[in-house]
Parts: sequence; C-alpha cells; structure tokens
Amino acid sequence: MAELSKAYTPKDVEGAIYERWLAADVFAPDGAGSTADPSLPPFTITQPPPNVTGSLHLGHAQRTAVEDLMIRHARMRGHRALFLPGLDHASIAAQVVLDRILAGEGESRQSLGRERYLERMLEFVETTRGVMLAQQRRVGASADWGRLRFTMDDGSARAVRVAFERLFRADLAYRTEALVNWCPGCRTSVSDLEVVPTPETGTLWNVRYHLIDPKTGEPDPTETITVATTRPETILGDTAVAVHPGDERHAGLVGRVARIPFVERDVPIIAEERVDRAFGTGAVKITPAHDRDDYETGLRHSLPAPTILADDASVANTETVFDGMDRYVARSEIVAQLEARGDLAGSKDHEMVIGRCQRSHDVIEPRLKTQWFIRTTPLAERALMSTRSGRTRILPERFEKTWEHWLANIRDWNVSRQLWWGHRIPAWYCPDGHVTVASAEGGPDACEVCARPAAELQQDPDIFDTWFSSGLWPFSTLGWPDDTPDLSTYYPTTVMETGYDILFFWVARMMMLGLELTDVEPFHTVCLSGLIRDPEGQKMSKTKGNTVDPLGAIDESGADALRFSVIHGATPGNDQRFGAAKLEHARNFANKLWNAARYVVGARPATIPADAERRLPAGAHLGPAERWLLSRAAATVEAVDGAMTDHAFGEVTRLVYDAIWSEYCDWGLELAKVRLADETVPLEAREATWWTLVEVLDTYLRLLHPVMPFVTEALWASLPHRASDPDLLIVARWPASGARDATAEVAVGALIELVRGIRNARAEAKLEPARWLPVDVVVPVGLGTTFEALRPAVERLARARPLERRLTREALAATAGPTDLAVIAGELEALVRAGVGGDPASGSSALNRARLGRELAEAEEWLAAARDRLANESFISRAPAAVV
RNA sequence: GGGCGGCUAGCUCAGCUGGUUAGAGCACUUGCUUGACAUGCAAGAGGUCACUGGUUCGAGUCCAGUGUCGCCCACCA
Repeated sequence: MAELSKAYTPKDVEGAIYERWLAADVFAPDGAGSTADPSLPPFTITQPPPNVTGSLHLGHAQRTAVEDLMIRHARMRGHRALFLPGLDHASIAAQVVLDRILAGEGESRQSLGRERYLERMLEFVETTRGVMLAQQRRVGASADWGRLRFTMDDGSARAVRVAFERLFRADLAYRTEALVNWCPGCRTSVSDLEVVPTPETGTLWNVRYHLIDPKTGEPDPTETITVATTRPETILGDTAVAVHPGDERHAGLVGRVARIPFVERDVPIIAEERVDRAFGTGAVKITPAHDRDDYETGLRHSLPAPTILADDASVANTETVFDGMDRYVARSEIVAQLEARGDLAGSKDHEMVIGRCQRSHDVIEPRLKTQWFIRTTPLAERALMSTRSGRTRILPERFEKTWEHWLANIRDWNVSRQLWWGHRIPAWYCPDGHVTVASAEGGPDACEVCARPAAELQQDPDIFDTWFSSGLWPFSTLGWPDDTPDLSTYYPTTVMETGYDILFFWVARMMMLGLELTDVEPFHTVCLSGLIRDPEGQKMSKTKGNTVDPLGAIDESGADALRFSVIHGATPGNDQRFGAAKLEHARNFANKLWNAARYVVGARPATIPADAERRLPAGAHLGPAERWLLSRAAATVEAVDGAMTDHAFGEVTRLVYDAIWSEYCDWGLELAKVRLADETVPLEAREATWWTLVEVLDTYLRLLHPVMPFVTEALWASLPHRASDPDLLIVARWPASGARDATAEVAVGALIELVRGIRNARAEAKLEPARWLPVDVVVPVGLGTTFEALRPAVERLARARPLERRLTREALAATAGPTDLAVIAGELEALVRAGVGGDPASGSSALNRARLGRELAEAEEWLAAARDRLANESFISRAPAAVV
C-alpha cells in the first residue's frame, strides 16, 4: 500500500501514474497487462484525429476526456477496449498554418516549390506531432499508442488509393468540368461545406446595357436594358441577359441582342422563369463561368462560358485594360468607367450573404474547373437507410433530423484540391486524354485505354480533400483493405464520439465511404458532443484570445480536475461555457476525495495489519451506518450504470460527486469516526466499520476512475485489495451493483434528519456551536435499535449530551420547559434543553413558536394538498397505486 | 425561406419515459483554527421553471401558439 502525502498535489500524482500504466502495458486490449475477458465483445473507439497543425485546445481535451471515459469504463467491464489514437494531416488547414510561418520568413509556397515545400511540411508536422501526443498523455488518454495512426502514413495512403480506384470502377468517382468553389487565397477549390455564408453589406449597381439596333448592328445610344449586379467585374464574362418571360416591362426584348461593355460582346436577351421580377430591375446579367445559377442558365441556353478570373482572382483573358487587375480593383475601375460613359443607372447598399473560405476567409469565387467528384447520391441513400433502420444510432436523437435533411439534399462532392500537402490523386492521363486510375503504389503500367506506356502518362497534380482520407479512418486504421485480424476484431467501431460541428464533414463521409467500401456501418453509435465556449458564451478562437490552454489548466489544477470539469458541465450535443470556477470546483472535489481516502487509510484499527488482504465485512458485525453506506453505494452503482448506458456522462459525475461528498464524507465518515474511537464497541465491529469504509471507498474509486483516472488510481493503491484484484485500478473490475437495504436507508436517514434538526434549532437560537446541550428525544419503536447503535455518533454530531431516549411523546411533553427548543424530524421529536432566556416571550419559546409555526404551516400545506388529492375520486381511481 | 436548440435561484447549469415540498456549483448571509480536508465544516436566504392557451386527477416535464437569444441548412443577381 502506498503512502499518501498530506497535501493533494496533482502534478506529483499524475506523471508517475501515467508511466506506471505505460509500463504495465494496460492500454492495448491485447497488452501484457490487459485483464480483458475475450468472451466479451470488443469495444472500439477510433479517435477523431486532431489536426497536426499545432497544439491541442480545450475542445480536444474535452473530446479526449469523454472518449477516454468510455474506453476506461469498457475496459473495466472486461471488454477488449481499443482506443485507437491518431493524427490528421489536415491538408488545407496545415498549409494555411505553414504558409503563415513561411510568410514570416519571407518565403512562400510558390517560392519554395512543391518538393521543398513538402519537406518543410514534414519537418513542421514532426515537431507538432510530438507536442500533440505529449498533450494527449497529459490529459490521461489511455490510448493504444502502439496502434497510433496518421492520415498520411503508408497504410492510409494505400487505403486512399484503393478506395478511390474502387469508387472509380463503380462509377462513383468521376472527372468533369464543373463550377467549383474557388478560394483565391488558398489557390484551390473547396467543398460546399468549406464555404461559410457570411452576411455583409455590399452594393447593388444598376448598369445599362445598350441594345443592338437590328438595322445597323450597332448599339443603340438610347435603347437600353438595365441589369442589377453586386459584382460588376463579372460583366466581362457575361454571355446573356435574362428576364422573366411574363415581365411586361421587358416584353418584346426577348430575342434581341445587347452589347456587353468593355468586352464589346453581343449577347442574347433570353427568357428565364427563375428571374425574380421583384428584384432589382427584373433583368439579370448572365455570367455562366462565375455564378452557380448562371451556370445552369448557360447550360439550358447553350451559352458560352468564358472564364475571366485567374487563380489569384485577378481579371484575365478578357483582352481589356482590366486584365491583370485584382477583382476588386477591376470592380471599382469598371464602376468608374461605367459612370463616365453614363451607363451607370444608380447604386444602393445591399444586404447579402457572401461565401467566404472557412480557412482563409477570402471571398469564394465560383469558377469552372475540370476536377474529380464523388457521386454522393447513392452513397447517401445507404447512409440514410442505416440510421433509419437503427443500425447506426445518432445521439442525441435530434441530430438525426439534420442528418436526414443534409443527406437527402446532398450534392456531389468535389474532392480535388490544388494543394500539395495530401494524398495525390491516383489518376493518370495519356496524351490522348484517356484516364487511368490505379491503386498500385507505383502507378499504372500503361494507359488503360490505349496501352501507352506509363512513361507517357501524366499523374493528376491535384490531391484529395483531407476529409477523403479521414472518411476512411475507422477501417483504414485497422489495416483495410487487407483483411487483418484487427479489422475483423475491432471493426466496426462501437462508438464514434465527436463534435456536432463535423457531423457532415466527417461522420457523414465515414458513413458513406464505410458502407460502400466495407459493406457495413462503420460504427454503431454516434455520440455528438457540444462545443466549449468561453464564460461569456463566445466561441473560443485564437484570434479572439479567449482560448483556454488545456496544459495550463492541467498545470494549475490537474488533469483529473480538467476532465471532471469538462464532463461534469456537459449535456450531449449542447455547448457548455467553461471558466476558472468550474476548474476550481473540480480541483476541490479531487482534494476532498484525497483527504477522505487519507483519513480512511489512517483510521485503520491497529489490529488490522497494514498489508492485510481485503475482507468483506461480516454481516453480523455491521451496524446500521455500515449497512447504510453499503446500500447507498449499491444505489449509486445502479444509478451510474443507468447514466452510462444513456451516455449521460455529466450525470455520471454528478452522481458520484454527490455520493462521495454528501453521503460518504458528510455522514459516512463522520458516523464512522465516532464508532472507530469508541472503546466500548466490540473490536470485530470496529474492524467491520473500517472494512466498510474501505469497501465503499473502493467502489467509488472504481466508479470515478473513468472520469478522474489519476487520483483514483493513486488512492486505490493505498487501499487493501482483494486477492482477485490486479495491481492497477485501470484494469480492475467495474463494481457490480449490490443489494439495497431499505431498512438501514430509512432509519439512518431519519437520524441524519434529527442531527440536522438539532443543528438547525441551535443555530437559530444562536447558541455557541461548541456547547454540549442535553437533548431528549422521542424514538418510535421501529427506530429503537438504530438509535441505540448510533446514539454516540448522533450525540457527537449534534453536540447533544446527554441524549436521552423518551419512548413516549407524553413523557417528553410533560417535562417541556420554557427554555427548551423543540425539534421535529420526521417521526423523531426532540427537545433541546437549551437553558436560554428566562423570559418565555423573548427566549426559546418564541423561537420555538416561530420555527415550529413555519414547519407546521409547511406540513399542513403538504397535508392539505395530499388530502385534496386523496379526496379527489378521479385521482384515486386513475393514479397508479404506488403514488396513492 | 426551411430546420434545430436554449430560455429553471444573482451567475453557470442538472432535472430520464408527467407523480409528494424543483436541485447542484459559484456568488451571498451567519457562525466555526470540531484531529481527513479552510481546496474545508455547520446553518441559512434566494425560483410566478420566458409568455399564452390546451390535454390530464396531476405539467418545469406532453401538445399548440407567441416572444427572445443562438446554431445549422438554403442558388435570389
């Protein structure tokens, strides 16, 4: 048994314990220290791999805490519990970070070139990776580090290639020219999910386009059609003007031709149902290459679609003076020139929603590009069937609605990225334009169509969206596409725990790809956590400077406190605010537990050797307080099991917290102290008291271990163990719920009420707390034994001595004096012989009257309510018998 | 424009499938160097459960609507 230091210092406790776990090899389900029962089904959690972009934030710590809680619980229940850790290469996010670092060095992606850039990235990732893994260990993640995976490692790379080839062969991946979301800052396309709609005030300009005089073929100086636009620079790419077919203002214009200024292009005026007559001028300029709606219109009307923006969003290919200008410079220049020509018909402020890049916050430009897409509709259909059938559950359930809506309206997924850091798309093109997709590591031998040798083929320069490799995570980490023992044992994942903010980004993609590629749901349960916000409810962000560094919190209060605080305040799927107060609360609790255990260890009767093997207290020697403690522990185990089943982890912490603090410490230990010190109590009974304290503390340490693994492990080491127990709590068994003892719970509960009542009366009478007062009490026959057994404890706790037992109320009433304080605690009635105040009016009788009057009023109110209910015939006839 | 969520004590939040007198932490008041713990102990004050209507013997809990704050989705230039 280990010694416990007087003061609880998390720092000293935590580092050493993590090392012990590592040394004992208990994290891996098949590790040397595992006590798993192979006959039970395995339990798998694949960690949502954090981005290797720097360091963990509080959200990661919370994520890790919840996942680790589930894993530790499963491990203690005897399951082969695999917590598979990992890191995500985070393609675009990592490039944004590295680009910023490079910018500080006067370098850039372009200046380095692809090869050197990737070298720099590997260096960068190598350092952050170490930092991040160390952070996870500090949090206490009992992950199987031997199975650590990275989305850029060879296994992932192969999984990506094989997955893509299979999708291609199944016609679920295709390459086409389409309008994509282009981020000029990141110089890549991004998926629809990465475009953040941002409300902004822009300007709506009205621009006159001159109609072509059919006779001369030249623009008419007076006959015009006015279009409204928020992006005048796109005028350079206009290939039509559209009006609503039923719009009388423009009747007769359809079929005529207008001239686009600057590019001097003559374009048709077309009729389009989708034009909103009420908006702007009712006439819309059509720019097929730079607007989603216009693109559709362009297809319907076979319009040309000239691209007028370069990769950096400067104007290009227009053969105007604007070529080379940034899009916004060109915009103001065009407006100025329109005004000079007299073709600007006005402008006004306009509230609109602009798409910005999730990473760089640049305004996204729709652009035509030839790229790879995943055909999502059939995949989404299967994903929906999985959740509808209940084969995969989403918790909390309300997210299923969002899930349904998103998957039912899904659009094809653009997976090409014009970035460097990521998995290169395994597609090769031959000079004739044939496409060859090959998953072999070295690429294809020849063009699939024309058999040209590999040397003449060009690989696609693009890489995959980072979420493509993440989407394979639950199975790529276990060896897929090979049929490895790990894959057959630990796949599908039992619980997928993650934040609701990546439900679509990640969970939906894993579901779609998992079902298609492995033919089974990749996980049984999706457990969605909320986000952590700052004390004001703001989202934490580095730019706002309101982030909490988990390591700082751990240094200050310990990993146990951090874990407790993020789990305690959380309801599944709901955001929580996090501040110093919560951390402090948790730290105090750890300290409380430490001291309680320290007391128990120190209270061992001298007759029990320090290295004694744990004995279950003999029933005959158990007093009511001991039976009460054991029964309350059984109740707590039962309640905790229920909360665990519901994934209500906040409830788990509340239950254990209350049991330990309000029951075990406040009453259990206080009652036991008296008995342990009482020489008149038989030795066996005192030993039984101590063994009960040990037994119940042991139970609570087990229940709390998944939440606060370090302090519980440390304290457990100081308690005597059973012969069947392993050396470490982490692999000890979860407690079975024992039998309840209703008699003890009721009886001890009544005496606790009596103590409270006496304390209350004493406090109101402003008596010195230290003074011992004589108290007489009426004890109902049923409570007699319990009262006698606990009399010394009640005396001490209530500072009541002598505590005389009066069997009848009459006997008590007969001796009541004007200076006595009356106490009613349920069935127990007591008189505190306070001996204060000679004057009945200002002394105790006044106090009695006031207090008892209040209590009487409450009781009568309750009684009246109860009588009313019972008098109500429909209540009696309809309410269940138990309630009546 | 759709959808979802929050609104419970001064603050942060629990309250599961409706059932006696709605809870916790922090803050507050009054006392305590009580031999595990002042990171603590004891006692206390504090709530028309956002609002309106309904269902029910009974509603914080279920239904309808309103307000308010927030989130997600959505192609109106």
